[in-house]
Amino acid sequence: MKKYNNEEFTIQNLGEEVTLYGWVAKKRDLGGLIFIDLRDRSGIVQIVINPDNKFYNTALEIKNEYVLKVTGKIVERQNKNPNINTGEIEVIVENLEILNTANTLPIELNEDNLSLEDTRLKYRYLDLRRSRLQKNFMIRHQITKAVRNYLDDNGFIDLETPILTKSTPEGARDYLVPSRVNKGKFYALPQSPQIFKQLLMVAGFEKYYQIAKCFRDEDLRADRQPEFTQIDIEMSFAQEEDIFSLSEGMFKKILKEVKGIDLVTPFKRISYDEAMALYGTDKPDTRFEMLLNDISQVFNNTSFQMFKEILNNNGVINAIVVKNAASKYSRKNIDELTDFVKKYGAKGLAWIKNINNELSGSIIKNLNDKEINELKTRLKLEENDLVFVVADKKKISQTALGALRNKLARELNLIDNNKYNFLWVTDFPMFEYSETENRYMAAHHPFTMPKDVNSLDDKEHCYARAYDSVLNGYELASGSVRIHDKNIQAKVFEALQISKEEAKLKFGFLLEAFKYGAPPHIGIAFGLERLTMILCDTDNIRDVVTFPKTASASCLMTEAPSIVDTKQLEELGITVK
RNA sequence: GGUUCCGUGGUGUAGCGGUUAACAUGUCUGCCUGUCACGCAGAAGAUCGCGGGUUCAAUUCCCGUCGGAACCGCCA
Repeated sequence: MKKYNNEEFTIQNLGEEVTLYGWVAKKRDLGGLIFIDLRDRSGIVQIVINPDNKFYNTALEIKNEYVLKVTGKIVERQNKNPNINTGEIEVIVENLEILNTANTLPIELNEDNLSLEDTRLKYRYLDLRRSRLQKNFMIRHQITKAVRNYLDDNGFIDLETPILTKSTPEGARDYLVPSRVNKGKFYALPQSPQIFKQLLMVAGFEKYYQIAKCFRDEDLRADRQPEFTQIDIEMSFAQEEDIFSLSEGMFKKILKEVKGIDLVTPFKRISYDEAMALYGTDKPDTRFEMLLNDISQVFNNTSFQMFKEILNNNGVINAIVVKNAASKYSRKNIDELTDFVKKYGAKGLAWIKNINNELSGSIIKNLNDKEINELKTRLKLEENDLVFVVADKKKISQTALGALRNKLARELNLIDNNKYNFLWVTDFPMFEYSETENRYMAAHHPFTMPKDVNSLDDKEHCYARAYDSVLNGYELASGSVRIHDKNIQAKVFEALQISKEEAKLKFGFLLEAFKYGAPPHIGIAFGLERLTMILCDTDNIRDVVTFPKTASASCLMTEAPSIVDTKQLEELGITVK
């Protein structure tokens, strides 16, 4: 068995006889002396073959990515390389064995001459040789290890739940698996172990966790794959405070072990409504300011027709102030930003520049002196400040400016990448109106405990005992107090316009279970990939998934999904159009 | 479902209505005993994603298609 990590050798190991295994990262043949950078998962160490070495001719044949077994002695280098960890030493070869040859690679492993992503995905097993990716997966491993140890220390037990399960509507599209034994029937892959973990509470396990694969047949994004991993937690006889402190302890441990950072706990908390009002999103990035400011009141009696109409139609006017940026944004830049906010449904983007204490911009000519002065004091405008204003329906005004806020912060380099700003977002709304379904749906899921059972009828103002964990603008986790009372559950189904028959058909087993002494319980689920992405400092989820799918949910390496044998389809009783 | 961007030797890029299709890197050959992105000299390597159209002429312009990427919708 391989005993050593190549990168661990230092000047302390001088004179040691070692046997190394690895890949040829680089061969430098000086016409007599041959140097080879031998790479393993830890890094590289330089090995040296002299012309008088009996393996010199073997060494001449060696090419990049050959697999070698090398025995030799660690010596101090004549010329040291301060740029690499093993730069003070090298290994003089005494025995050299080529374990395997390698064709020229179809992709570059060199970090600063990267191949394009589709080529890299086709040869994923080669791309994974890159140290950057190797490090990412070491971090992913460290995270799950810390999670398991921490939860085990806190009395949680790791239980597995089925992958072949029942389709759960009211949520993402399911991946379906046809049943051969029961023709015409389908399993679904779990979108989350939600119902099962609640049933494990009914079963009396009290504290459950699972690092669970989840599947959702929805379109992909840079931070979203069709299969992903949740750190899934559920506990009985506990309240929000217990979940918060448990999670905070977990992150304290993860950040300490992975990054050596001491996190300050407890994390800040903010209500959903406040997050929307101040940040224009339910997952605020609190590493920078530039908060939203509702300036509707300034225009209570405005003669500016457009603002007047919007305010009369229940709309709002929000603004953000970009400090010291007026000179940085030209008309053309602002036009681009206008297109950007339009993606979020905003009809337009108004702007104001404060230069020489004089306001100018797209809407100024429509405003009177009083309004201008009120804007100045209310927004605390200083020299060279740039203001963006979105007047629209409340949600659009908030989300458009929230997205703009993030974009501007990135462009202006306002974000400190060394910060890890955790945040709890609490008091989520119970319901969300779905334009496609034309009805109110559960904002979290239909098993979420409402704050007040009596407010279920007032859909717009009914809040849930649901919370999110947010880190640096990413939604890391969602959780809630669950309903354990069958009567409350029935009321919630009713509020969601899920009939008794439908509820029985879809969740009958859960409702049945609640009849037999279901304990009060609460839970949360963290997105492992999102967390890993942030700790690996990447915004591409493919960097933390070993064999990821493309944006069209295919695997370029295996070419999945693929056509199957007609015989297989016949067995399943399926015809494909 | 929609919007935008991309597709040129093995790899990464440049380029252009008529080119010997350029550069870097890799590969191959020769030289080179302290390199570390080794160096030097030379060589090979491209149906410019695919199909159609416009044109005297298309890698270049247009349409379609396939593949990739980002975003909106979607993601209880």
